[in-house]
Amino acid sequence: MSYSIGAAAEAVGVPTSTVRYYDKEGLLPFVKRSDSGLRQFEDSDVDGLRMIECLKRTGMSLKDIRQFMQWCHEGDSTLRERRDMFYERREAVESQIEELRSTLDTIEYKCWFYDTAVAAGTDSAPREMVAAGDMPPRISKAHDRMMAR
Amino acid sequence: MSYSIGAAAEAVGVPTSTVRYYDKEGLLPFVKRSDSGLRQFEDSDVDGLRMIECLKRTGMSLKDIRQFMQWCHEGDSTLRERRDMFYERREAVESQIEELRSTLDTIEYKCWFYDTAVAAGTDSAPREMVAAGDMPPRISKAHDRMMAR
DNA sequence: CTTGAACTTGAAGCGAACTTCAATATCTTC
DNA sequence: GAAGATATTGAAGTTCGCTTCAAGTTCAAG
Repeated sequence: MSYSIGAAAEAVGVPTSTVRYYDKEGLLPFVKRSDSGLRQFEDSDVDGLRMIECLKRTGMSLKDIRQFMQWCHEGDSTLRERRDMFYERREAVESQIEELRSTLDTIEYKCWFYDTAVAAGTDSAPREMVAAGDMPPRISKAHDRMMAR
Repeated sequence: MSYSIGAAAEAVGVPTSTVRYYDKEGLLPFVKRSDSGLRQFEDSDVDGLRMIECLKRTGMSLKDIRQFMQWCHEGDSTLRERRDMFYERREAVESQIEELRSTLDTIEYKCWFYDTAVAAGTDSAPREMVAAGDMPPRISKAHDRMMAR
């Protein structure tokens, strides 16, 4: 059988307004309609919706996701483009993880900084320790890319 | 000495228009002006700008970053709030990394899927292997949260 | 057959984060 | 002191990804 837009949206965890918006933007070229004009989502269409959400999490724009969905719709002649796209996505996600890791180092430095400041009642305390090079080792490597606020 | 807006912006790697926008939005309450009205960035102000960029990378909104910058401006009475904020940010970044990791699993499944499809000239090939449970082990765990496109 | 929930469309509205524009002022260098 | 780069402001414009609205249609239950 097939899902209504409401059921498909709920299965994926997005509002129906969003699903209609994606359809209007050409991200769902595969979704069929009933005789009376209602959208009918097959299981594979629900999976397509899930794929859209996945690609969004990789930081892809709706415009680029539309390109991919239309490649899917065109069939086997676009397999290479789709493969290349996933290789690019892998690169992109890996560097996002790397960037977040480095951001996390900075945040952890700040956690230490403010723990120390709160304990002393003033941020002069951690500031002086930093000036004296007196920081936990875990923290001091993050201090290289560091700041005063 | 002090930096012009152009020098400060270049040091941090953002356009001057962005720095002016942040100032207008109250994210730079500490930046002083010369007698003639030009902004004068001290080293600590440039660090403040860098901190804004860092917090943005953690997914924080400008509105919340403004709150933090104003706490900084208010001095030691807001140390606890600032510490708590960084603890929250740490949590947030850790879960973003987790989510990206899981997204990466899905993307890697798709890389395998399309490698197999391109080699065979059709996506029926990987589809059938999936149906038969015939996937590399690294890949099959990602297949649990999987899709058809 | 009626009622109410869920669906349809197009158009307008929204919030976030900037960018661009225009008109003017200041700074730096020759 | 003239030129040219850089700065100032407020206001308007842009992009993205939705959400909301209004007016109407269709479906499902009793």
